[in-house]
Amino acid sequence: MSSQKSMALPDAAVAPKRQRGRDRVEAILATASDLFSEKGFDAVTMTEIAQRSSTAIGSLYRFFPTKEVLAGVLLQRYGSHVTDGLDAIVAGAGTASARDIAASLVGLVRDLQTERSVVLPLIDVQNDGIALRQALRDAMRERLEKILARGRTTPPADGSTRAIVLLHLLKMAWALALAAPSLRDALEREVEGLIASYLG
Amino acid sequence: MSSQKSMALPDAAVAPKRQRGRDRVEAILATASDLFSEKGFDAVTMTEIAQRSSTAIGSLYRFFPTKEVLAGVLLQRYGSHVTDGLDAIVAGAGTASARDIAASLVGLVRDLQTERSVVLPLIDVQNDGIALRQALRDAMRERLEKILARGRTTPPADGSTRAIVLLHLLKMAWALALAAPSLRDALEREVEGLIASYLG
Amino acid sequence: MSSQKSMALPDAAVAPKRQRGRDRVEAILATASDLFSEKGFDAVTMTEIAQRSSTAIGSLYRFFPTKEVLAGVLLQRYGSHVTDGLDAIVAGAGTASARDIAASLVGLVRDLQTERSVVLPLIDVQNDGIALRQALRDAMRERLEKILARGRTTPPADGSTRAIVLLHLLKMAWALALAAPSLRDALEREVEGLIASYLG
Amino acid sequence: MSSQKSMALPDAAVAPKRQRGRDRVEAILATASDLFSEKGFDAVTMTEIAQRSSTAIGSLYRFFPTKEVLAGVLLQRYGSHVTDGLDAIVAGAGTASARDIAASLVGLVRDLQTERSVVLPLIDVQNDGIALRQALRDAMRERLEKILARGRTTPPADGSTRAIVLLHLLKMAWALALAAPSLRDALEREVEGLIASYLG
DNA sequence: AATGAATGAGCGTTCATTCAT
DNA sequence: TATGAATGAACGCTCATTCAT
Repeated sequence: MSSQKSMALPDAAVAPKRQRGRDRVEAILATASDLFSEKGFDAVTMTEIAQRSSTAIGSLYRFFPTKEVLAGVLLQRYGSHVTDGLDAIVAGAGTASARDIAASLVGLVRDLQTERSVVLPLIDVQNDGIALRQALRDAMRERLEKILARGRTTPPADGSTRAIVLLHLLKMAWALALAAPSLRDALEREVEGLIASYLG
Repeated sequence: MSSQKSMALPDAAVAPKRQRGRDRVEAILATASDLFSEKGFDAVTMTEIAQRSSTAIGSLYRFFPTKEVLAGVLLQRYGSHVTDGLDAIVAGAGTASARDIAASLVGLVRDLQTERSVVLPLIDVQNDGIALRQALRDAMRERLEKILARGRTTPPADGSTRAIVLLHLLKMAWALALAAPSLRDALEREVEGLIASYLG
Repeated sequence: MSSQKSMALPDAAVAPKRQRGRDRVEAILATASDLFSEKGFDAVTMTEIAQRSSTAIGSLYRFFPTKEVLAGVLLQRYGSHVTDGLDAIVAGAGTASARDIAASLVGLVRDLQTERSVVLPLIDVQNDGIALRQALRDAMRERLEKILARGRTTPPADGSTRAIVLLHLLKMAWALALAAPSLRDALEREVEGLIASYLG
Repeated sequence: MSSQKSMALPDAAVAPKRQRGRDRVEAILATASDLFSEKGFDAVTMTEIAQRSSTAIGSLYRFFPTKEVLAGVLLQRYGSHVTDGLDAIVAGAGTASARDIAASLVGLVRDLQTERSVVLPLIDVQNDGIALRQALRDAMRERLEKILARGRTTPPADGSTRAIVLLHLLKMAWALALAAPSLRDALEREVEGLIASYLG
């Protein structure tokens, strides 16, 4: 593969060294984030990303040598948004009610969307390479388990199963927020209640 | 598209008139169902469907003039599985407990999977044309609303919102059952509880 | 790689099942053979092969899923031309003079060119995969060693080194024949003499 | 091509006027020479040359407006290495034996390789423009003819044909030296003998 | 009616070269 | 002058769909 050409060039994003390039990169990331969020990883084309961000295809590839890498960078960049957000919720989980925690979780999802943190939609794209996705998934699961185990002396045996379900609930919250702008708030409230009851 | 040629010829599947053709069609549908279920609509190739069902590509297109139509036929054919299943649940909903209904819903999803009824994974493939998807979505929503409104004299104002959430919960059940064979049962139980609490 | 799509589809040439396809394949192989011979493997594009053989690019790829495979098929198809030719020369080598053998070798190269057997130009294209090239190289080396050892009871210690040189002489004969049509015959005679002296 | 812009600006390398620039140019030439020698003209990218010589791509193009020109400069610069070397051999050819001359020729090839004089690999890159290649080829041919004609009052009629073959033998010597480090010396000795016999 | 060959737009990606700071 | 960003034609390849036998 890429090693044929040059072992020295890592299959990683190239950092721009000038302001112009940094702007480009931001524009690309924002566009890609939106598109991935709208249509999913596979359905988005590099050409589309280039066009929507007014970037020449060659420039896009200068900074992001593959579509995979582009997704990886988004994951890397926004990964901490999720984990930090979850950490904060974990921190307050001891004293908070199920309702409060649910509100925080849904609020987190809403914030992620405002910040274009596409983590949730990209997290289980199946692509070879890059252990990042798994790492992020694990990191989220770990926090969610803690949230589920809050206040208990012994964590429940089915903690990991429940964390998976909870993760899916967060993805559901994301999807619902995107789908129907008019119903958005009502749906959000519903999911919040749902999550609260799951945490209870 | 195909409308370019002739408005008169509908983009619909051609019904085979002989036994041989009927078998072919069955094989194709079964294969397509499996593949769509495994990898999603977009990731499946017509060639792949042809090969896995030992059908010549030309024959495949004879019966199903586009990939869209193929999905549509699956939706149409298996749509009634879902609606019928939901109808049955609606019928018993008056006297059943939330737990029972939840069990029935999850059981329905499980059954759909064994019958290769790909309805859930295909229901929101975004493709132009074909109002079928919307119709099916509406049909499901309607039943789910009834389930949510069971036993009440006036249906709750937020019934439609709640039905959307419930529909997503069913999709979630489908996804979880596919994802982790080892955890399958445990996850199923979790979702069941979740749904029960949402119905309660 | 290709395994992502389907393990069942081997990365090998697909055999056409109809006459039309068989003709296509012949046309493609002939064109590819000419082009590889003229400009070398790397410099030839699949588009070029398609155009020169009046084949749609999709059709080209139907029969030859990669450029590599196309070269491989040529090697496979024409490989025996070389080895058979060399075998014949080996068979007569016991009684023949160095001059005669040289004449035969150069004649073989000429024949290969008339038959468009691109073996010589393709034999050391460096591509991952496909042990065919190595096998062919070994097969040729083996025959050439026998030719060099003809009439001797014990093969010379440097037989393999000399075989390499002899192989390069054959490649040289090929190149010279292509390069200068006007000098072709004279050059051929020269190389023949050169090879004869190397065999002496 | 570049001629599209301005006929006035020759497609020639720009000579740097400061020490820093001269060093840059040296680094570029050395790197390019190595790469061309390793992988051949076509397989080497300008970006690669820039990176391996720690030069910005823009700077590379400042000194060498096209890849062609870069090869041309190498040819020009190292052309004299070959011709001078051949001249020296021509000078001594009158009294030297075929063996000695062969040894000198092979020695010259070896020296060229240590000096990174990529002349031989680049000499018949087929690119439009630049008569330099032809000139160099002619210059070499001329010297080789003299070597072949040494000691004779009338040059043989087939002198030019033989010179072509001899030139190919030198290229062969170059290729063999690169190919198999372990066999290098043995192969060199073989070619030397071969050339000697061709000169005899 | 059944089959497999033909088609071509489009995809992800590369690379020589030019532009702007 | 030096640098790195910008450009876009071209490449190898895929795939939904149509054609011809």
